Amino acid sequence: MPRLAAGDRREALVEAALRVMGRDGLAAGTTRAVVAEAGMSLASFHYVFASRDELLAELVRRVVGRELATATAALDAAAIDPAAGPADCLRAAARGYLGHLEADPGAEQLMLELTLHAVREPDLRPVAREQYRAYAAAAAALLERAAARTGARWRGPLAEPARVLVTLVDGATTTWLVDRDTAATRATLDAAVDLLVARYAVVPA
Amino acid sequence: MPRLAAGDRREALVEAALRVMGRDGLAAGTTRAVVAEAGMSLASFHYVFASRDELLAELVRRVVGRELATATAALDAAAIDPAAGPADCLRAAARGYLGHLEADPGAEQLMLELTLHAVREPDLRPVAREQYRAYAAAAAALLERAAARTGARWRGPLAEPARVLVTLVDGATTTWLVDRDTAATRATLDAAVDLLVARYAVVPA
DNA sequence: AGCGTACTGGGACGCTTGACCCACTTCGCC
DNA sequence: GGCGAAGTGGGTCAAGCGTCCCAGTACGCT
Repeated sequence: MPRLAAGDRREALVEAALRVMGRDGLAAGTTRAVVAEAGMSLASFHYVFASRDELLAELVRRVVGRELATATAALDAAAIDPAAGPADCLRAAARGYLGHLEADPGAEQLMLELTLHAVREPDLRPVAREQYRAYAAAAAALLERAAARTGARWRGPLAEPARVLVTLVDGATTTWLVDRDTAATRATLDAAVDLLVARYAVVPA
Repeated sequence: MPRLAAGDRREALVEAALRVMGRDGLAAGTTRAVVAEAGMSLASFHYVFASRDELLAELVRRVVGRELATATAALDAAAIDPAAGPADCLRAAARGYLGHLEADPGAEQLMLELTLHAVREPDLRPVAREQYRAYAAAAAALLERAAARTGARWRGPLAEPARVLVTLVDGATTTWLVDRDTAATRATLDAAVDLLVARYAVVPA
C-alpha cells in the first residue's frame, strides 16, 4: 500500500473530519469516527495531531479559508455587468453564499458549532477571534471590491458596514438552518444589502 | 426533608440545567451534572423526565418565553418619551437585549447551542422551528407595538422586517459572543434599526 | 545487505455517559 | 394503624470516549 506523507495524512484527516462532522454534527466527530472515515487507525491520528483540539483548530482555519474563497469568487463572477451598482454586486455575492449554504448546509452549521465550542474552550478562544477577524476583513474586502468595480465609494470607515455584513450573514445562516426557507432568507439578504448600500455607499450618477 | 411536588422538581431540574449549561455549555449538561446542581439523585431525574432530550425541549421553551418577556419589557420601558419615533423605540429594545446578553452571555450562547443541536436531532427539530416561529412573532409584535406607540405604521406585511430583525439579533449575538465588543455591536444594531425604519416605516410628520 | 527512521495495527487504560432497576422511605388517606 | 402510591438512594449496565503504548512493518539511504 502506498505511503502518504505526513502532511497529506493531516489533510486527509481534516477532510474526513469535515465530512463526518458536517453530516452528523461536531459532537459526532469523535477521533474514532474521523479515522474510520479516513480509513486509518487511531494511532495514525495521534501521530499527526497532538490532540482532538488541534484537529478542531485546523478545521476552523481550513473552512474559513474556503468560505472566503467562495465569497470572493461569487463577487467576481457577479461584477461582469458594467451597468451593475454596488448593490447588485453585493446581492450577487449574497446569493452565491446562499447557494453555497444550500449545497452543503452541514458545513456551515459545523462552522457555527465550532465557533460556539471555541468560545467556551479557553484554548480555542483565540481561534474563534481570529476566525471573526478574518470574516470582518473579508467583508471589508468584499465591500471595497464591489465599490471599485462599480465606481462607487463608501462613506466613512469600512469597519462598520463590514461588521453589519458579517452579522447579517451569520444571522441569516442560523435562521435558514432552522426553517430552510430560502426565499425568505434571500429576501432578507436583498433588503439588507439595499439598506447597507443606501446608508454607506456613495453611488455616482 | 420537605417533599417537592412533581411539577416543582421538574422546574428545579430545568433551572439547574440552565445554570450548569449556561456556565459550561450544552455538552457539560450531563444528567449527572444537572442532578448534582439540583441536589437530587439520578433516579429523580428519570422519574420526572423520560429522557435527556425531553429536558432539552423543555429548556428551549422555557428560555424562549423568558427572552420574549425581556424584549417586550425593554420596549415598554423605552416608549415613555412621547416625542420618540419608532427608531428610538427599537433602538431602546435592542439596547435592552444587549444588556441582557452582557448580563448573562452563557444563557444566550446556550440558546444558540440548543438551536443548532435541535436542528441536527430529528426529534428536536420541531422544537427549533417553533422557537424561531416564536421569535418571528415576537419581532412582529415588537414592531407593531413600536409603531402604535409613536403613531407610525409599517409598509407592507410585517413578516419581512420581522425576519430581518430576528436575523440581526441572531447574528449580533454570535458576533458579540466571539469578540465581546459591546460598542461595535451596539453601533451595528443602531445602524440596522435606522435602516429598518427607513425602509419599512411610515413616520408621520 | 543492513540499518534507522517513519509509520501503523490493535489492544488497553481509565473514565464518563444515558439509562435503568430495585429495595427502601415517606406520606396522605381510609 | 396500616395500606398504596409517590418518590429516592445508590448501585449497575453496556457503550463509547480521548489518549496512550508497543510490537511490528515498510521504506529510503548508505
